[in-house]
Amino acid sequence: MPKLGMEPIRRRQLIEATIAAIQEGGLAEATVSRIGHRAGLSPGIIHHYFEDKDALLEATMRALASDFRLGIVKRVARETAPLARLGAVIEGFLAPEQLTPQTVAAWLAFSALVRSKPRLARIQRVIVRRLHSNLKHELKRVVPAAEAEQIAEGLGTLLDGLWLRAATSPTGPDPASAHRLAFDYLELQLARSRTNRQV
Amino acid sequence: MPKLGMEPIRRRQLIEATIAAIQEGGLAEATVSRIGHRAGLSPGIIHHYFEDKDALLEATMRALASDFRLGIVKRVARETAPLARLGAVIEGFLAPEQLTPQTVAAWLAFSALVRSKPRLARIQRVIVRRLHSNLKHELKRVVPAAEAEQIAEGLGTLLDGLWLRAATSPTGPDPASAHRLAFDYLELQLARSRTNRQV
Amino acid sequence: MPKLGMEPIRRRQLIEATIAAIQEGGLAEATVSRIGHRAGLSPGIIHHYFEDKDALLEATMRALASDFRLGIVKRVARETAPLARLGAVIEGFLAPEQLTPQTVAAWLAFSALVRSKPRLARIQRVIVRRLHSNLKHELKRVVPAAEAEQIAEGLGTLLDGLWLRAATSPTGPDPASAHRLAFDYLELQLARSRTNRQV
Amino acid sequence: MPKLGMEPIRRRQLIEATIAAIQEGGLAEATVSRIGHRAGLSPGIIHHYFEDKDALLEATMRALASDFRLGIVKRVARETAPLARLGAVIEGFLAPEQLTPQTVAAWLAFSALVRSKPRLARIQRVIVRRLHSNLKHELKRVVPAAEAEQIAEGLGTLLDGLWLRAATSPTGPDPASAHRLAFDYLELQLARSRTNRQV
DNA sequence: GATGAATGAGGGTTCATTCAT
DNA sequence: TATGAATGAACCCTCATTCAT
Repeated sequence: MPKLGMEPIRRRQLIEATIAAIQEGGLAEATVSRIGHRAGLSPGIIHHYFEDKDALLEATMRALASDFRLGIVKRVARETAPLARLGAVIEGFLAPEQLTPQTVAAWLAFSALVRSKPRLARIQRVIVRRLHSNLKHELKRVVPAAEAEQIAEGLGTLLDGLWLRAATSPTGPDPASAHRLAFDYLELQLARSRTNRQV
Repeated sequence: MPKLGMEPIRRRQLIEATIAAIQEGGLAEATVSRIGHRAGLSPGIIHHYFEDKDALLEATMRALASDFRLGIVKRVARETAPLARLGAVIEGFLAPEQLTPQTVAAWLAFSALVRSKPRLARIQRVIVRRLHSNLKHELKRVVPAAEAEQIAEGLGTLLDGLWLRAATSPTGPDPASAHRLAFDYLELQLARSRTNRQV
Repeated sequence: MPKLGMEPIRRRQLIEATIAAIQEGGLAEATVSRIGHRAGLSPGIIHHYFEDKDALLEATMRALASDFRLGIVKRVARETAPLARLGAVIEGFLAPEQLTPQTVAAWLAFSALVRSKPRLARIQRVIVRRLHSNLKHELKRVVPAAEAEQIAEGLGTLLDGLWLRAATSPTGPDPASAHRLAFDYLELQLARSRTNRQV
Repeated sequence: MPKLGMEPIRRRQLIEATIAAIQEGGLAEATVSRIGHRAGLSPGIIHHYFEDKDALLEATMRALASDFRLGIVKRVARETAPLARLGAVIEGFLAPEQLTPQTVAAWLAFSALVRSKPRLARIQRVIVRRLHSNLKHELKRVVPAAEAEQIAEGLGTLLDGLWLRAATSPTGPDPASAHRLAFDYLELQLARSRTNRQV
């Protein structure tokens, strides 16, 4: 009998090699050959575990999305107070272990690819929507629904901007200042909301 | 008898064909051949006007950056009051003629490329820096320097987020709601600044 | 504890899977992997029972030739009269169970391969020669040797033509009309031979 | 301006290189690379003149069919008497310049391919049908229609058999004996037809 | 005996680039 | 100035074959 149970191991190896390869030279140089080499395997093996190169890219994007989501979910689960949970979403989004150069580079590359690959677009849409509904859900517990919707949109957009800057900054991500900016925005919005209601 | 003055015309044609090609199929399908065809020219022509494909891409990114900058500068020049000029920067950034699907797709593709092409990185860095200094310069005329710095960073980040969402949204850019979000942020920040100073 | 007596069973399984695979997609798509799958076995198994793919192909062609020959021999053995035995050769050659789409497709594929594979050429040569000597042997009992030689050649060629048409016809083999054509040829030749001798 | 009018020249070169490559090593070794090399060109050029390798193969089969047909048509055109024209068809079919080892090997390879490539099947069907209608047309001028149909079928089949033997014979085609066999068949059939009518 | 993981050569194809015209 | 023929490297992918289990 051959080595059994290699599939999940190899798939994960190849996905991680893909992310690393993208970070090193961009999507254009993340060739099947180089990904295989980086995983310590031969080029041909990729088609043993993935139907296509496209399938590998899709699995990679899905893994990125899933890891990212998990990082947030775990933090949120530790809190109970609405505001603390809201903060956990932001902190999870901007946590240094989420914004690694590799992750951020790969995700940016996929974002550009999304326009021409509908299957990737779906993955991206799902994750954006989930972030929005997370934010909105927690906000609704502290502000009226209409405002929650608006604040969630603004905050989500700001987080996207922070992420984009992390991705394209030559010095890499700066979690501390990102953190400050996001919380400042949240506080401003909440303060105004309170004022409105007091009047 | 060589036709005189063709160079700038051809260069512009090719740059525009490049942008269009990127929008249609992503950077991966923006081949020299397709770009030439789209410009109504032969594949070989590119190397008459550009040293190689990278040079064409660089020129394209530079053109995008320059057009973008011009769109803002023109609006700002029409205003004199600091707040109006600030608004003009935001409006220029988010103006529908700036956020065309073509422009936005091309710029996103270049953003992903930037990590592996230092020459493109420089172009991007310049434009980000200019936006920041524009915002800061106008803000300094209405709020103290320290606050101006922070507000400029926040506003710049939010604009980036709005742009990114425009670039990756399946329904395309939504200038109206982007506009509202940006101005709301600006007003909140300015209001707080005023409050601080009144105390 | 090795299973005993598996070898002939497995070899036959693989040979039949090869024939089926060739019929389905031509020789080009009859890969080791697909043949194994069709036999309900793994891709690697082929090299347990055959030295390499060429050996499997050779065994397959040999099996086809042998089955084909057996089909004729059995029919001939049932007859004693020279003419009846001659008819049995023809009938055996054109019998529906010989001209199955699978058989015919595989044999045609091998015929094309023969030019570049000397070992296959030998197998083919043997079977053609045997058919010829079968026909000639029976003919010699009813016509003079010189005529037997010529008629055997003509009849053999006609049978080849019938077989080729069966192999390449889009509607598949038509044994009935093939049968008629072959016997008509034989009768014409025998009639002339009789006439010659009467003079 | 580049070299003009190369297309028909190159296409013919590549088609002939394809035929030669098939003869040398069979279809399996007639790779794009080897075909290109044999034509004194680079591998990439094939896709300049043909969409696909399949398109090249199709063009090659079409060229073989067309050359073959032309060889017959020219001979027939020189004759006026029905029997002479009939003889010209046979002679054209079996002419040494038609039955070259290259031609015959390539056509056999295509015949095997036909089962899995519908587009090639069409080409083959057309040429078989044309031969049949040629034979029938001339025969109708010397024998009744019903007999013409049958004789044409028999003669066509015999010619196919002769061709197949030429293709698979280790010593190559033997036009002289092929010629004799075919004319003998024709004469036998015509003689019988005459006898029938005299009765 | 049998598996399927793994290899690496070679397949068809695409593409940036060069060059004669 | 502009063409498109031509190149050759590199891409993704398939495949016969090997091998640890």
